[in-house]
Amino acid sequence: MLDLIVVAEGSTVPHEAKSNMPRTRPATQRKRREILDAAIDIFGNKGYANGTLAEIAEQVDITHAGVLHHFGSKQNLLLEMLTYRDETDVADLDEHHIPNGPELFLHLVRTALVNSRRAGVVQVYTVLSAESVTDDHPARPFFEDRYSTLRGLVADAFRVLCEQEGIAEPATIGAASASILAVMDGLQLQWLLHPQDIELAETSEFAIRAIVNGVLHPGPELSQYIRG
Amino acid sequence: MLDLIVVAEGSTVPHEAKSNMPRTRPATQRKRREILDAAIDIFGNKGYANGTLAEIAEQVDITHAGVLHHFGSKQNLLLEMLTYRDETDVADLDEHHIPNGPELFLHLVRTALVNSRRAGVVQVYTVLSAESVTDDHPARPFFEDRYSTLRGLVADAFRVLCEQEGIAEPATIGAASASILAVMDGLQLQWLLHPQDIELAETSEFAIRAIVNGVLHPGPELSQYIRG
DNA sequence: ATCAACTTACTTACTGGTCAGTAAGTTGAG
DNA sequence: CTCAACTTACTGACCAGTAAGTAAGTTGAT
Repeated sequence: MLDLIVVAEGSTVPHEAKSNMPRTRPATQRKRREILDAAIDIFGNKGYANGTLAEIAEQVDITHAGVLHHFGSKQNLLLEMLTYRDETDVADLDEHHIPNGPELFLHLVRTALVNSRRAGVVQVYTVLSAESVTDDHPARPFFEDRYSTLRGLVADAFRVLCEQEGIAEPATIGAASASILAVMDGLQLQWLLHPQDIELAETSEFAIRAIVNGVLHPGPELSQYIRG
Repeated sequence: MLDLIVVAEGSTVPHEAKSNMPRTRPATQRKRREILDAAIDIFGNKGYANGTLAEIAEQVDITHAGVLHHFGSKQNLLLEMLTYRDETDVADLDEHHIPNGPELFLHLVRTALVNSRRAGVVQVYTVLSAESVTDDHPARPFFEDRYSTLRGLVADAFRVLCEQEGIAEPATIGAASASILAVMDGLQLQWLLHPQDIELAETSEFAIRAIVNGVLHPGPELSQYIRG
């Protein structure tokens, strides 16, 4: 989604595969990945509450009890799936770090372009991030950490950009960082509802540009446009 | 949420209370409203898939069968709840129409301020709009209509504003309209996850202002900030 | 005004279905 | 031989919807 590296390190995922331990064979790891891919598909298309272990199991030709053998519980499968997605995104990156200067903004636009070719992944994050605000949702800590981390990342990029442009750091950096993430999320939702009305990458670029320029060169207040 | 008047007029809601018909007594309408309020609470806090009729019924001291007596099915309750929310928002408005000029942008900021005092309502829309993109979700047509209508409304405001400012309508109006709704939605999500980190109204104002100015006075492209 | 005929607003009880998780057994690779 | 990777079979819980009954309210003819 946002090719995030640092995420939820101190999360509650049991993650049995520590260092030593029962030394799983390669076919097992392959199966686990198959299951995680199926989970992305099912949870993305049906949500966590409505997606079932049986559907996930069917996609990889085992029974739902087989899935539980690997992941212990539905909740743990969800959590492992979320970190798995972030990890594979990172693996796809040429450089194994996110650009930290103003290039981050272009990276975000490129991410929007990539996302416009993988509706499934977008749908997982859209559905689950919203679902996570419901009572005691298991993915809530994941998304809390995720947004905190990402806002910090974007804010850092803003600080570098401001210094580069010789501008004193405005008080709007925090708002702008949240807004950039917000507009990307919101556009994804509208794009999922109206794929042919919304141009995800193009619109994201417009919005990010507007917000970046809004930090560097604020422009008139909204109230100035009222009447003449 | 956005104090929307025109919404889903041609929807599939049965809406038994037509003109003549069985003449419901006042206590009944009161009970129906109680149930709808409870549905907002439950569906908002648990989602549609995870919220149950029994929980809703319990809040109004009847059984789940009593709820079904009034609304026929869980799905129909959801649909009636969604239009009910919009209707009561409209009733709260002084004027029974949404400002259609550039005042719309200030109205959106005011809406964000109002929303920051009613997390429950915000949560219903956040959770359900995202959930609606899942397979065959009953609320999907509602949100499709909603976003189409709102984007059109915002685009109209942009056109009025451009004429007022003596600017030829830029090609970015469509992107900006979607972006404004997107940033409001996305900020609501982050605010629900981190109520004390996000200042909903203030941040919404910053973002809307940036996007409006981005239409009127585009400013540098993002790529111009790379290197020096 | 009264009361029978009818309707509305429920309840209780049940059905059929789904689902996560468990326990015990089977199989096949190392 | 052993243990991981399953399966089969089951449990208990939950849930939307239905059916049948009841009590209270409404209506209309007398």
